[in-house]
Order: sequence, then structure tokens, then C-alpha cells
Amino acid sequence: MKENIGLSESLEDYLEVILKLEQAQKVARAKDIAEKMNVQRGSVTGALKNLKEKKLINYEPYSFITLTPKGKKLAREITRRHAVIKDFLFNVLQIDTETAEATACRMEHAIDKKTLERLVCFIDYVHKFPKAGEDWIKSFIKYCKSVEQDLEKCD
Amino acid sequence: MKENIGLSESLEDYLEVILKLEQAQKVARAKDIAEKMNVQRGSVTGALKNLKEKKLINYEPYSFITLTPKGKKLAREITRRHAVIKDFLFNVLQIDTETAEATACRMEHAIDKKTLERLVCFIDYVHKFPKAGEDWIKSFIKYCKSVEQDLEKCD
DNA sequence: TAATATTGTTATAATAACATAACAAAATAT
DNA sequence: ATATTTTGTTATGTTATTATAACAATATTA
Repeated sequence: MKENIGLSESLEDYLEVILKLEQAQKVARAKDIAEKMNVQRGSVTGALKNLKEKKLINYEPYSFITLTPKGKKLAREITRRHAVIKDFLFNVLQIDTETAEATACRMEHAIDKKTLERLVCFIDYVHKFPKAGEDWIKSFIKYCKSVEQDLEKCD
Repeated sequence: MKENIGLSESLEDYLEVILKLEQAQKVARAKDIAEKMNVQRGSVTGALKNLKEKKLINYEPYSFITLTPKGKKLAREITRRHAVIKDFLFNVLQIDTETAEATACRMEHAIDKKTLERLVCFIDYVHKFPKAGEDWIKSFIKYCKSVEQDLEKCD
């Protein structure tokens, strides 16, 4: 059943957070990682050893943490998956930011390359070719509202 | 990070498989569950105890396995999530069946109620309102192909 | 029905991910 | 520079999920 391709969800999350911290403050520190991931500091150390073993981060005990080229590439991929999914949920499906963000966080681990690129393509298409006369997304929102009103009648 | 809502992915998979078996052959048997989940028979027993404890299945050692009403409701929800996502991937994004199936298998655990219903709405909309003059999906496929051709030029 | 095969269970072990708490290193503030 | 605080690590334990292998219950078949 578990047809996972590559890293565990947890390690993917670590990479993503490390990239974000690296961008925000040059290097990532264990404490900040722990905070961002809602995890104890002790747990971070284990994950760092694991990521170092996989040659995804530069890490020695008590040192700062940076991504290796391989790690950075992967981290960017994961971040892109997240961004694309959130974009779709927020800008196409019109899901509120918080839900879109949380859902993207979970779905980013489940999507494959092929589907991701197709989704990018789809988002582009939707924006580039608005429906004749009227903006396509706006028209979709109207449709959603009418469906919701129909559902309310069921009460 | 792990903002999971309710059952573990593993247990969701078990429920889904049990429902499928129940529909196909009245009751589910541990052996068939093990096969469908690519798991050893021994591992199934533990999961069954867990699901029984959560009042999702009727189960006594050596008995047949059926879903409780609560379990069936949940199993149907999970199955629906799977089906809707696959529908979107296959019929809208035009992802091949195998990939769509595998991806839906993973994404079904990550999607929330709100996003699911919006996705249903979206699929409906896409089918009900084809673009003026030309079928909307067909037009999207053409667009995809042109993008792919552009990408090939980069080589 | 007795022998055999299949299926289900138990007990035990492994792995991943995390928590907790004591301790060590590093950074800071006086 | 010393004392204090902050940060990182280690050691240990827990939980979830799975595997393996021996054994027990059930089914099948001769």
C-alpha cells in the first residue's frame, strides 16, 4: 500500500524547513527547526544525523546546518510541490488560505512528478484562457455558490 | 507538522480494503486483506484488534470480519475521497490510469472535507460548462501538448 | 473421519518518529 | 573572565506499523 517514493514525509518536512531557515537567516539552527516543526529539540538531532547520512545536509555536532547541493535541490522540489498545490487550492478551487496551506502541507508528500507538472499546466491554462466574455474563475465561483444554495435547501 | 485528522493512513487503508472485500464477497478475510495490502497475515491481526477497539469493525478471533455502521460510513468516506481524486486526475488532468490510481491512493489521506467538496464541485463545473464552441477538456489537452512541445525544444 | 493444507493468531523483533530529562557546549551578560 | 542562560546532545522510553516464525484453529480432501 505504502508506495512512497524516496524520503519519508517527516524528512521531507525537515528539508523544507531547513531551506526556509537557510533563506531567512543563512543557516538553520536546531532550535528553530524544532520550533517550526513543533517537535522537541532532542528529536531534531536524530533527524539531522539521518539527513547527514543521506548526504542532504552539512552537519557536525554543534555546528550550523546547511543544505548540500543534493539537499537543496530536493528541498526546492518539495517547496515547489507545496507552492503549486497551494496555488491550485487557493486560486483555482478558492479554498481559504489557512485550509489551502494546511492541505498543501499534507498533499505535497503525496503528489508525483507527472501529476505536479500537469497541475502546473492546468493552472496556467485556467488563467490564460478565461471563458468567453466572462472571467472563468469568477464564473466557477458563481457556480459554487449556486450549488451551496441548493444544498442549504436540503435542511 | 502532522496535522492529521482522525485515523492513521494505515487504518484508513484497512477500512477501505475491508469495504471492498465486503462488497465483493460479503465478508472480509484476514488473508485477503493481507494480500490486498501487501502485508503479512500476522500484521493484519493487530490492525483488526485496533479497528475493533475503535468500534469500526465486528471482529472476534477466527471470525469473519464486517464493518460496523460507523466503520462503513468512514470506509465509504475514504473510498469517496479516493474516487473523487482519481476522477479529477484522470478525467480533468488527463493523467494515465495507473498513475492516477497510485496518486489518489496517497492523496486520499491528505485531503480535507472542504477541499474535497470543492473539488467535486469543480469537476462538475468543468463538465457542465464546456468552453464556447469547443469542448473545454479537449482544449486543455491541446494546450498541454503545445506546452510539452515547447519543453522539447529546450533539449 | 483422519490426514493434509490453509488460514488465523501469538510472541518476538525491527524500524521510524517522537518525547522527556539529564547533561554538555556555546553564547550572553554582568 | 566568570556566572548564567540558551542551545544542542545523549540516553532512555513510547507508540505505530510492520516482519518472521512457530503454533493453533479451521477447511479440505482423500
